[in-house]
Amino acid sequence: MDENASGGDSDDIDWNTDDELEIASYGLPSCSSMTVNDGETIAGSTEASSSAGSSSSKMIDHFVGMGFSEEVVAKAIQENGEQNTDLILEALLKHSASSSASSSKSKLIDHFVGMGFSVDMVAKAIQENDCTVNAVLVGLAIHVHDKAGALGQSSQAEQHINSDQNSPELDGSFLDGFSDTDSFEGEEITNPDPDKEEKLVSLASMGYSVQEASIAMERCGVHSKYCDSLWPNTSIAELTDFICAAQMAKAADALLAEIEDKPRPKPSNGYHKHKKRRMLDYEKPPIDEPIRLPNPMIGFGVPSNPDVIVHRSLPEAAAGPPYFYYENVALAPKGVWDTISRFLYDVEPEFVDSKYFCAAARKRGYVHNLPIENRHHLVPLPPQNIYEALPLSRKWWPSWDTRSHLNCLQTCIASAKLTERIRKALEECDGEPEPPHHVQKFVMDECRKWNLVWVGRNKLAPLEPDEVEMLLGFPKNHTRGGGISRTDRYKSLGNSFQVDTVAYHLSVLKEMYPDGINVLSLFSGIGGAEVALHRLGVRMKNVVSVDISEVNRNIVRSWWEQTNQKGTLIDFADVQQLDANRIEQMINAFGGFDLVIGGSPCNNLAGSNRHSRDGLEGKESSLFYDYFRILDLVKNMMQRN
DNA sequence: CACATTATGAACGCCCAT
DNA sequence: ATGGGCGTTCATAATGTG
Repeated sequence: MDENASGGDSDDIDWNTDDELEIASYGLPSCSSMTVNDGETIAGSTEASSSAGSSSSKMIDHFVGMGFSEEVVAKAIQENGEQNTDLILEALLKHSASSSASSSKSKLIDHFVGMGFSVDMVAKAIQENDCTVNAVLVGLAIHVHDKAGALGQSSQAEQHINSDQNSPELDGSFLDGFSDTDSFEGEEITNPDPDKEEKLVSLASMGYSVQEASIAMERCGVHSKYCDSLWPNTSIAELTDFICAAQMAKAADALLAEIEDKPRPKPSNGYHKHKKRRMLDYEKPPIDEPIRLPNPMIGFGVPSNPDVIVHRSLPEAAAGPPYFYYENVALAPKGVWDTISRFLYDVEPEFVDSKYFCAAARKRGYVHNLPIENRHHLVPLPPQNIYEALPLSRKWWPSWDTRSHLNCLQTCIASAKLTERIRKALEECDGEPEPPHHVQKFVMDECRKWNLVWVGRNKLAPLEPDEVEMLLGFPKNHTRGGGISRTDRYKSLGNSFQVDTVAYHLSVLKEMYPDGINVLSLFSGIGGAEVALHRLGVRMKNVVSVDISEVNRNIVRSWWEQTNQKGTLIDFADVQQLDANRIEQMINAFGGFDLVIGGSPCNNLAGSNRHSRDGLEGKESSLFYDYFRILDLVKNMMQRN
């Protein structure tokens, strides 16, 4: 609304002045900081192949490697086509599940196989245990453990125990999350605490054999000091929950490492791993309609139209704390947002175009569990259209270029050759009052495609990096200097949040947490979330920031120091470093996270990608599952406290 | 090797006329 | 219903340059 825009409320954060002050005081860092950076180049570990087209024989090998017979695989591929690996897998699973698998069962199998377990093992576990997810998981954990034969010998976890290619899940690294307790000094096997008996009984009463339960608890570390220090009063449900979360984490890791060209499995429709769900839920076929993008794309409301939706009810499993905020491109391939939403506790995505916040479009989906009442926008308001953002270009802007907003700011810019071709074309018809229609069309098409702006007579040019910074809501020179190349500036900026948009959604945190928040920021990039919170005046007590790019981490750290943050910034290079142990450590140290925020890579979702728009299972975009993994770990651990 | 430059469509959703 | 036109898109890979 306009009154908000002009009047502004009691927000005392003046971004520009603030910035100058901050830079002026650079060199007097009063904040503590620390760097945990032991795996800077982990990205290279998943380099190998995966880009090449999936030849039929390669695909057969792939499924044969999963334990299916070649004959069955060939048949399944023939029946379902080579493209749809999900369908093929489904067919294979149905075929292999000995007991006339009900559809819900086969979907369960699908899910667990996707986590890295072998088909045989999953089928067995489902048969032996109840059909509840956690029970199956415990069964699987026990089974894996038995086969590994490593009870009480977790130090061997590093070793590649398994020599059977058909069972990649037996890789020694698979379960080392349970045993990797090096970081906890005083780790020792103590006598069984009095609790243990009780838990054994409970697990047994759930249908597990005493032996199974005992092994599972041992594996989970119920007896250990480590575990006691984590959860002094671990309940059975919590135990199975932990197994589930940690299993998923490790399974994902193992999956990535072992079979990186295998698409990550989607959960079957209607499946959720929440402990409260039961099989009944799975048996209902999904009647959910595919998620549709709103038009206009204003989500639950934007400042100029704030009350589109005043209230929403979140699924119980989604409720915070912790609050979470996930972002990605709105125009993703079909089904991607359905999957994302399904994983993120069935929260409906909020699709917003940043053209309602700044002078450039940016169509994004946000899945979050934040309240949506009483949001407020940042002040000062950023330029709302091209003229305000680039006043100097106005002089050269022809009347037939009717753009008021730029298109999405991307990671690449137009070539000089192109702008030269355009200039030539325009000069051809310089005598006339206006270029002919076909020239206008050509010029405008290229302008929209490359976000060109007028910088002189017949002269068009791509945006400068500092202009992109401004449009996205970052302080000027945010990405400048410190050894970053111009190309990388465009790339980092193009992958970032639009700060004003995100800040609008996060603004509700200010009143909720007057003392500040602890933030887990995944895929932080150049720190869009941190900048948004800072500009909102939300104090950041502890920020754990994860980004694979060193230059990005440097940008965030540099900004953190220059803005005189009082809190602590901890950064990691890779989300893989955040296993259950690390997260537990940090939660204990900080008293939990209040916000888990991040936008996972869009490389394989974005329309601009000509080469590998592979969807959510693509090489980079599948890191979404790490966002979910980590969020779910945090949620489960915090529910215990 | 780091960095800069350049060329390289397809997959959607939407709209509107059949 | 349906099919064609239209507009948009957090990019990758090959090559050049220094």
